[in-house]
Amino acid sequence: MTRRLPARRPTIKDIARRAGVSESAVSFALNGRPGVSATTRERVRRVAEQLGWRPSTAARALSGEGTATVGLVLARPARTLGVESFFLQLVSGIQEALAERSFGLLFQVVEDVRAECAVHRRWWAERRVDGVLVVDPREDDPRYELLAALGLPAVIVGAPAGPLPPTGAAISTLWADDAAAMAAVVGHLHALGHRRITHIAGLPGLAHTRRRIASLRAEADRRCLRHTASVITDYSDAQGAEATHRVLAAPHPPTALVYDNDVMAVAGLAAAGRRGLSVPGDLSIVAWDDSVLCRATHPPLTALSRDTAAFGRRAARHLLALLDGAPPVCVLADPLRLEPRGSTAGVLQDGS
Amino acid sequence: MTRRLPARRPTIKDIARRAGVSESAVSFALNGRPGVSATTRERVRRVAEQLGWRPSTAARALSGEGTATVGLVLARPARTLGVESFFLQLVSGIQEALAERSFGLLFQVVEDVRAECAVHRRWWAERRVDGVLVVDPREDDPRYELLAALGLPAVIVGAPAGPLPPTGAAISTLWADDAAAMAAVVGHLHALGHRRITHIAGLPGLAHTRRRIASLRAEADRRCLRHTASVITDYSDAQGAEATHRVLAAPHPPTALVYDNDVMAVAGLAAAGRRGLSVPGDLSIVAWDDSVLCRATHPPLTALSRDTAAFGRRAARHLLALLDGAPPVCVLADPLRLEPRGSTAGVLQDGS
DNA sequence: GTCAGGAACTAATGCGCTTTAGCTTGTTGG
DNA sequence: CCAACAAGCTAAAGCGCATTAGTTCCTGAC
Repeated sequence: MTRRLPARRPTIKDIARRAGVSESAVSFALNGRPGVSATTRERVRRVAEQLGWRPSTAARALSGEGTATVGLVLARPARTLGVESFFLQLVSGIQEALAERSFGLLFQVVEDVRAECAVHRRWWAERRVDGVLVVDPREDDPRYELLAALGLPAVIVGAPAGPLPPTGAAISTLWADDAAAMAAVVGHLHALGHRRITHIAGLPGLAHTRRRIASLRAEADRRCLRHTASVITDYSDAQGAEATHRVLAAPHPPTALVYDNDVMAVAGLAAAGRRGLSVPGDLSIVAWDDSVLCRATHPPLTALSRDTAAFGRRAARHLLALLDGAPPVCVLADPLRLEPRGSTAGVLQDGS
Repeated sequence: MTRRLPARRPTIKDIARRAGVSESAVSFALNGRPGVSATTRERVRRVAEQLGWRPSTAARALSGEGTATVGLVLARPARTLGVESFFLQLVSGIQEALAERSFGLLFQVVEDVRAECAVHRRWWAERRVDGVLVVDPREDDPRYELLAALGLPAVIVGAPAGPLPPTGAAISTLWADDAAAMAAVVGHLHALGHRRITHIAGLPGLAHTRRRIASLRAEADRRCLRHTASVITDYSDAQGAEATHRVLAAPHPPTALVYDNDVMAVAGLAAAGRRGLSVPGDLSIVAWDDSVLCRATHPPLTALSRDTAAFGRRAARHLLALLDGAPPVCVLADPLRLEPRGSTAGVLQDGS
């Protein structure tokens, strides 16, 4: 049996032998440290390249250099996962930025925040990651304290201005301005003549859910709209449809619905169709977070759109900056744009 | 400034000191090796637990134990990513299985297979992963040879029976029976009276695309359907809609369309609506791969359904088995079930 | 009573890398 | 001509763990 043996990974020792220098000289040469002449450095570099050498992350990590890996945990019940375009897009953007620096992304999906904390703790104890990205910030989020205690650098993605991470910790924040986005939506609907607006909100524990609910109320007050409301769901298509039926069956049903994600908006559109309502003739629909879904329906859905991949890229870059020793920052993400499409139109009359 | 110092990671040295034994004894005790008494073992275990100790993956990897990490690369243009439920579900299942054994999942998205090969090579050189999961097998796939040469254990997910990986390599295969699924779809449509069936296929390079196209042709021949065809797309909603318009504008348009993913099916449904066709009255639609999307439209889409998370779990388990030294296997995944919903119905007449 | 042999443990080595300390040269100032 | 010093290199230690090679002590067999 003459099967080719699996290639052996080249090490710094191989390079040293071939280049005729010591291992330390190789290390200096390849890491841009002083202590070797320019000619030696160049020679070592060539040999390394020729051998296809790459530093072993394990060895690097062991000698205190970090693992060149960052972690991302998604804490969502499996049921509500796997359809929103948001996360895959976000992840795609995140590691586009990471790939530029040859960082890896360690990824895990868990059921809830408790489990997520356990994962962070484990990753830290196993020295698996240099930092983490935290999504879906919550009211009274236990993760900030944990990460601060562990000394694990982090970037919180989509946080509200509210509960700040402990000062002193290496935790940056990239937050989306939900209030401005909600104001834009309400403004759009109000201008079209809508007075009864219902918000089909997502998971109640999430900070941005609370924030959107509060923003709707504030904006409604400002405009003297007295028939607005938010109802809570779990982001699933099932609850999106169910909530739609429920609010449309009420005595004075809304004329416009704002959904907290694209999946529920699509489900809501179908639910409205089943009730014999035409969109946008009888009912206007707005989706929070745009995706091909919103463009694929008939009519296409008016949506709050953003470049989610770019959002992820920015988050990852902030984390890399933290790992490079930059001070933590709290920055505002690009605003969401309201993309008017066929699912919103004016109302002829409304009994507000 | 009295900020609490970040906790220091405990090592086996700490345990050894607290338990009053040598470091080796600790290692033996915690790894279930012989060489320590039951009482000592128990004491060491308690101390370790109390300290929240977990082995450093870096140190473990360095001493030849592997990294307890597997890799997954998605080679899809960013455009076609981020909406199919398939991948997030698959990933969710994969690491549910991995989590049971405290394995990590390293995840990367790249543009094409060439880039994917580079990633595998880099992961191997950096000793980042013990094995990889390979999705979207292709005709003449360069990855099998590469992984075999690197000696990187792998599981190929969704492979056709066709191009087998090199023998001797630690490569398992978990394949889906596309032929049977296509036969079920054609059988369903044929029974409803459809004679003109068009298949809106996905990316041409993928092995399963070729396989589905061939299966449609074979099944059509068997049933003497002379007006079937497959058209190629890139899985995006845009091309799905475009292809739909194109085939429906032809002289003798099909009465049934089979889409290679849920996104295109939804886009196709909308496109049909824009052409004034009613579904299922004028046109029947079947989606390959079910998701909430298919249930959220009006009418809901008849779809080929499977438990994608379970599929991922199985794939991950096969990889773990390989890492444990089990011989490579080639097994058939659970069959796809045809889920008839509102988007398919009988035709009154058809000029076949 | 001695010696083989096993149980229970400790010491030492290596994995691949970074880093500190040390060791040669050659150069320069006095 | 030698001290002082820098440049360019090598030797060695350490990161945390697994593992192999001892070491000690105790038991049982003869």
